[in-house]
Amino acid sequence: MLHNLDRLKTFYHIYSGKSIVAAAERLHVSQSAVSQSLQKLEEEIKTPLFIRLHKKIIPTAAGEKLFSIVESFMSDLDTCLNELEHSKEVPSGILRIGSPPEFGKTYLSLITAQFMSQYPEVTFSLELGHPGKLLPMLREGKIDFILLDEFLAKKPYSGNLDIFHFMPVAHEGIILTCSKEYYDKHIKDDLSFSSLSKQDYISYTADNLVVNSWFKHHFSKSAAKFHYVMTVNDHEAVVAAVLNHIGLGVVSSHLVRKELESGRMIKIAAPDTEIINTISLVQLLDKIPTIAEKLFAKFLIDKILSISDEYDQK
Amino acid sequence: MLHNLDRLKTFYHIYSGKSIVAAAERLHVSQSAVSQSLQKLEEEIKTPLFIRLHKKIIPTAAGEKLFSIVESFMSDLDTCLNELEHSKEVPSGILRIGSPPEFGKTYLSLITAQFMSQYPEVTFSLELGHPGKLLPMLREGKIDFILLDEFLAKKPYSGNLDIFHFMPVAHEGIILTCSKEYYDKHIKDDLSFSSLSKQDYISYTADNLVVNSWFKHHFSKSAAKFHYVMTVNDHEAVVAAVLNHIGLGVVSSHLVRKELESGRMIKIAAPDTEIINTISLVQLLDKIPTIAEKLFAKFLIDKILSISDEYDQK
DNA sequence: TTATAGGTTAAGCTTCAATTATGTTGCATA
DNA sequence: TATGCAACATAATTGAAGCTTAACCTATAA
Repeated sequence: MLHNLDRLKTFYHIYSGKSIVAAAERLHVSQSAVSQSLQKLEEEIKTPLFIRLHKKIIPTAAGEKLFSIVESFMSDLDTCLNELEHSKEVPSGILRIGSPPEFGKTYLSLITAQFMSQYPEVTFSLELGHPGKLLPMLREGKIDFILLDEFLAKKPYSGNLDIFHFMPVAHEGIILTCSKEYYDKHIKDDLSFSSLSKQDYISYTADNLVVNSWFKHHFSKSAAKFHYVMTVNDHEAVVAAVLNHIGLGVVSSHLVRKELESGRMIKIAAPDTEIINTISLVQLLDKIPTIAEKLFAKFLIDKILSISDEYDQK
Repeated sequence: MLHNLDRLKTFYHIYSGKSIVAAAERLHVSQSAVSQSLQKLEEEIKTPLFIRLHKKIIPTAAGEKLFSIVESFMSDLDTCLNELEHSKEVPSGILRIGSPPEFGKTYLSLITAQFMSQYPEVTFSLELGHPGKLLPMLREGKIDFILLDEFLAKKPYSGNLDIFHFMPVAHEGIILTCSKEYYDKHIKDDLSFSSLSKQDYISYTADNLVVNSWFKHHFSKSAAKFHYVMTVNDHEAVVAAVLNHIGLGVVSSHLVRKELESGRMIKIAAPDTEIINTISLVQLLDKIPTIAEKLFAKFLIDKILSISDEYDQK
């Protein structure tokens, strides 16, 4: 491999103008410097690149060959640098976003579509999954940013959270619910710890995390073991199971707003305030965001706020 | 355009190993040097190329894009340099040869064919023409070397001959001839200056050069004006015209050897020794010849010698 | 013959890249 | 919870490499 690539730039200009003087002017150095640089390049590759005639230099076959390579590289490099420059003003490229599945399915596809119509040079790559999967991907640069359910997160991530930047973008109530039928049959208004901890549960995650968290928040303690009648890796499936009277489930309140209003589902009244789950936009602290990333983050927050407003107006 | 191409080499190695330490080892410099070099590159293009994580660096989109360009260039450059290296041992490439038309038609195509069968990576580009055309082309690097009729040359070339290197490769007699019929009818053994200068002449070149030269060589003087009955830009056509009794012509003796032996053509006996025309291989003095050029020059001389020997044995 | 245009060569200087040494930080191990 | 370490960053120093100046060379034009 060549020892000094920089001399190729000099060579490029010499060839382009078929003159050392011309190259010196374009490079803003003395003609002597160009002459020396060319000599060193020729020494390095042990091949003459020009034949020296009086007041004229003529490329050799080797010179021609080398130039064809250097020229295409210089032009590629130039367009590449221009594109980089351009993408600082006009958002472009792929935005790789991680999101909880339920959020990705409902809101994100809508929001990205709106964003793309405004910034057509941006495309998206969505990665739906849970924090334990998404945070490491974010950390390894495979994703630009993620939307993260703080309530469900953090615990399963073993690393250092200081390298991330969390920006809350939405809040949702986390409630324990069951169907009206189940409530009347098994709970009968007994909302004590001992009553509730003996019920059947539907769990959203394979571990006890969600239900445990609900109990810890409201009773400052949790049962050693709950009776899980179903475990399913899908938020909507939990809602469906609850509606089928299988048991109790911890869900986002906005996902079951209609069911609660219609009375088909009952919210278990808790001893104190509702758990508020924060959905945050998480980015790598050390990563300088691109213009596309910045704009989309802003766009996302605006959209989520307007969606919340719509709900509130109903 | 980028200020310093050399840093791209460092970037290339950093990216390849996804590590600054690894790049430092491959480049035989300190880790610090690589780190600084990368920072300067990033400053220069005002774009981060890697995101720095603990014990890890991860290319950004810009880094990916830049690498794809640099990588293909590095590989192109590598194969180019290898080919240059290879072509120092194995002759290859195009040999651009200039030659007088008669020599090119008769010998050169034969010799090049033999050379190519021995060195299959060499190809040829022949330029047939006269010194006034070929010498400037040689001088401007459009031709690698030329074969040149010294007898016909030099005069029409206005430039400095010191930049060329002449190597004689063949000698031929230059004689004044006419047909037996013409001789008997018009010359009748009167070989005096006054007799000969009044004859009809066939000229090989548009100017008087050849016939003038013959007279100057043999009589130390030349006629003010010869009577040219035909001027033709082809040596063989001169021979044909002579055989058709049109007049006298100056030709190479070996081209009419058979005709002289058979008596169909007469060589005008000159007052002193025959003009010897030297065919030389001419190269640019300042041009370092490639291996292909060296070998072909040697090959050419050997072949011409062996062809001369064949004639001599007859 | 002189002038000049394009290139080369040589010597000194200046710059900038490499080194050394030290700092930082998250991870692994004890 | 320390402790070591692995990968990278930062700062100050040093020296090699490239630039400049100035003189030289030489073919062509004036």
